[in-house]
Amino acid sequence: MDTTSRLLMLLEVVERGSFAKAAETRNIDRSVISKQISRLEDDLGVRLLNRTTRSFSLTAAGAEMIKKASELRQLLGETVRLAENYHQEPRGVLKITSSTIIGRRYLQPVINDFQKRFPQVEVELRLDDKLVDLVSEGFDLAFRVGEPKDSSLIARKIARNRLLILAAPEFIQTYGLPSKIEDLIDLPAASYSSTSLRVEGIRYVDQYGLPQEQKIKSVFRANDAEVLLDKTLSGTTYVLAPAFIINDEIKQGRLVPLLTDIKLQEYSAMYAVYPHRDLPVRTRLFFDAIRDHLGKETPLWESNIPGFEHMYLG
Amino acid sequence: MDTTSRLLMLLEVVERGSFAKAAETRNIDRSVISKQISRLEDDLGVRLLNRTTRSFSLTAAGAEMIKKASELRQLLGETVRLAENYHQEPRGVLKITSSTIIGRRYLQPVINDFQKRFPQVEVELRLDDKLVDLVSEGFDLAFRVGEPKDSSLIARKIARNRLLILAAPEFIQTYGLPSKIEDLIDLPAASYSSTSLRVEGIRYVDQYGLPQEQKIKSVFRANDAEVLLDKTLSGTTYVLAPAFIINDEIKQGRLVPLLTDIKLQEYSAMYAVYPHRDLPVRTRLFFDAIRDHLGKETPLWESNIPGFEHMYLG
DNA sequence: TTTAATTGATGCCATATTGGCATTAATGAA
DNA sequence: TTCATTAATGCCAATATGGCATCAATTAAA
Repeated sequence: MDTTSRLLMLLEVVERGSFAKAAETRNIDRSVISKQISRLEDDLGVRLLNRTTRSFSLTAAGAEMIKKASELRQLLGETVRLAENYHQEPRGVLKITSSTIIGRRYLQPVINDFQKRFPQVEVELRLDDKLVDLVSEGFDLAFRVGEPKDSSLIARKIARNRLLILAAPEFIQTYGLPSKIEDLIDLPAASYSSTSLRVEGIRYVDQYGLPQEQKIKSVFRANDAEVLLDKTLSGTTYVLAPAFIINDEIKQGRLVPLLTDIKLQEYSAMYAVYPHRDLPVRTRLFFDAIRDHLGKETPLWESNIPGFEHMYLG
Repeated sequence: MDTTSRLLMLLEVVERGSFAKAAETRNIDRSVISKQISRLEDDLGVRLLNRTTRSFSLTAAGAEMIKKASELRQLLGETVRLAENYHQEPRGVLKITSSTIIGRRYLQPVINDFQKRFPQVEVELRLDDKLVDLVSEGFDLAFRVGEPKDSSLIARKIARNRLLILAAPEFIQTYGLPSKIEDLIDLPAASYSSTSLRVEGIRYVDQYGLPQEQKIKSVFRANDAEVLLDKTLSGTTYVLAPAFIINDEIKQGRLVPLLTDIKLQEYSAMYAVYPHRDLPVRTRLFFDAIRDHLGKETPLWESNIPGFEHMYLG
């Protein structure tokens, strides 16, 4: 191991916040980190970290080294990617992250097929419902609902993801079929709620083309769309759900779209996110495979919703 | 050894032109280079060099990698230098190159003193009369007569280096003392001549302030100023010599300045050259030590020439 | 043409480096 | 206080590196 690798190790230690966490993400022993950072300090002749036994802070020199280490990682990444552009056959490790539902339902089938076509490519899939740092964790590709804020990343829209209002037949029997959107105000709703986002109404466009929001009476909140759908299947709530979580519940008649003649606001599409312009062959091919699988015009999941092309358009 | 080091190794191989030469400058076995380059190609998954048994050429991928490797070397260098700026005490290796005469006569005494003051600093001195590539060979500092052309380097004038016309007393006995510069045309001269520079006259400024050149009759040419001086000491030639090669020949009366009332053209000064703005402590200190040793106003060597401040000024 | 010298590749081996385990000391939280 | 967690250290096995000898290919010299 040489100075560059040690600098990258230092960067990882600082990014992760401790020697132990850095060791964990690298799957090596802490002692290795400890020894290599010490060695780096010896080589550079400068103390980089002020250590206590349970934490550390950066010295001035350390802070500068971190910046440089980050530049080095960037440049080294570019270099390796440049080399990868010369591969005719894809190889290497394809590191992907996505939310659990996207990964399980839409990526996994594509991965299975992809690795049959390209056995040389290893795949590492990290399902995580909170965002991860693509750059520092070295991901090639992320799939997310909603455009990411980090403008240093590149996001491409993969498929639209429209909304529906759904209820089970049992719910309709109990509460009657709502005929206009205002009827929803008294009906029990399941709604998405997390630390970052809390849905408290249904946004739609009225007959005059103006954006409106209909308040809802949320009786069940969760930060997992599938859980909300499950709740709705039990007949005790209706739900505002994105199309991409629908399986065959509608085809089987277990869920019914409500108020299909109102016009719902466009919902965040599914995006693919990657950290730099020039993708390695394996990433480009996987990207294409996903787009193929999800469909060009009509997303795959919309085929599970008969007549969806005429719904919620006003 | 990791990818970065291997890329730097590749760069060195390409710059030196062969595995063998790269191995030589690194003082390692050729087999190491061969193995590491192969390893690099495996890791990147790309052939970088088209090899025959006795030479190689870069592939397209190789050429791109070389560029990146060069950027990496630059960035890594900056990083290490940044760390070195935090040293309070100088340490590390000070790599210096100069012409033989400058090194032996003017650097060596300073180095001796410098290493007494800073025992932690190792010094590597390369005496070479032809220019070497500071960047690729990793030199901290070079001392040269004449401003270097490479504008990516930084050059600072260390000391002026005026010219004299010299002859031995024996020469004067034989040929008489020349009273005006035109007299030189018939007198045998020793003159500098190398593949890059051939001195064929003496440039001076006439009474009207106009630049003139007096042709000389060169009977002995060499590409080494000391040899020319030695020849002149034998009494068979006169010579146009830069002041910095004078020892105590004039003080001892073994050489006499001729035609001291003409005005000679300014000659190339001695320059210190370094490859980047922010010098490590050891380099800055050595630089200062050299300037101290050579003198602020009057260069050290001019003290060997009594009355020089009044000579050759017209 | 033959011979000699040089180049990069390869196999083998001694040595140096690395990474894992166990232990220790220090620190902060419960 | 006790307990869990952290980084440092010493020891050992596994791995990687660099040097040597050798080989095959190629070029230059005789």
